[in-house]
Amino acid sequence: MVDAIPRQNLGSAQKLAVAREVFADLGLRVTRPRLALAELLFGKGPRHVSAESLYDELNRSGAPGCISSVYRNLKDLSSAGLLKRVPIYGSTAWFDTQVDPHHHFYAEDEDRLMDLPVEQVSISDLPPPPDGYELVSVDVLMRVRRKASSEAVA
Amino acid sequence: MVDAIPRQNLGSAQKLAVAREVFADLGLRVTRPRLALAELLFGKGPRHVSAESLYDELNRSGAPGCISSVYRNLKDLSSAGLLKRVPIYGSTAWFDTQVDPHHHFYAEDEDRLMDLPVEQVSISDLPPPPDGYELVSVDVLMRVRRKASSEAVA
DNA sequence: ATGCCTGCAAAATATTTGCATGTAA
DNA sequence: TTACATGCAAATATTTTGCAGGCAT
Repeated sequence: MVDAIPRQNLGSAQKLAVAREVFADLGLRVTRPRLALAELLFGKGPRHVSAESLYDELNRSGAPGCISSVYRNLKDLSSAGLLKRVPIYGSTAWFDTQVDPHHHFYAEDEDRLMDLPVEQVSISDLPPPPDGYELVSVDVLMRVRRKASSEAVA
Repeated sequence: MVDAIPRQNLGSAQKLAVAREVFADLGLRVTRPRLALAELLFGKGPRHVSAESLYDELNRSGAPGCISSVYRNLKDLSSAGLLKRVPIYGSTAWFDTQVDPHHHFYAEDEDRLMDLPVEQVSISDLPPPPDGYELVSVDVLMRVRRKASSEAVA
């Protein structure tokens, strides 16, 4: 049973190992491109990727895969709970391989996303979701900007 | 001086009144399309809009304005601090007329954004921004999903 | 062998930009 | 009058989709 596996808290290596199973559980075939993506995504610790960045990386690694396939698989893996979209302001979708609650700094000017350990943020008194809705996740985004003066100090 | 005005906490009416001044302060001309947009944005209390939704509204109201102008002005008003982009997962940019700290529910399936009064959320122990960065804002996004069972209970 | 997946290209969506003309200052 | 903003259309950027052939099962 897919639901018996608490994927939310798996480590990267475990996720990679679990990828085959997840693919199978979802009725998705364990193809070479999918395993190549899983390797890049879950083989080196938590990270965030866009379709574009992942595709570039895939190319550089010599692995097979086209951009549309990357899009399709990012979507599939998100549905499967192995990836989570990061809420940001820009027009490009970013995905996080770390799906358990944690948050981000976002430097808008640079379109740069930085991880923020969840232990460093405490949220209390969250209201209940609107009627008929259930909570999926809580994301905190700390929007930051380069200090104008930080390097310019004489 | 632009910076002397605490725009973060202006009411809608004030913002509308201030719009001319802001335009002028920014070296932007106070044009009819801009005032029409300001009216829609700040004339009826806090709201969130996308370029598309705002453009439709503008059309319906009979006011002048083309879609590219709407995009340009949303960007300008955001830079001016009168609007704030809402961090969401989708591919369409949403702007909030309420720029002071407050948060959102987001029903991803429906691409629906719901306001969440800031008083209902307490965040503590926020870490300092990375070195060389300053905090611009903190956004909390509570991602929600329609309960499968809520209506299906026999 | 069968059907899902991939790769390619075209389509769809979202946003930006170039340029001639209109208009605020 | 002068320069900036608008409006239109074309260009970009991002993501999705259709379809023929390849590959996992």
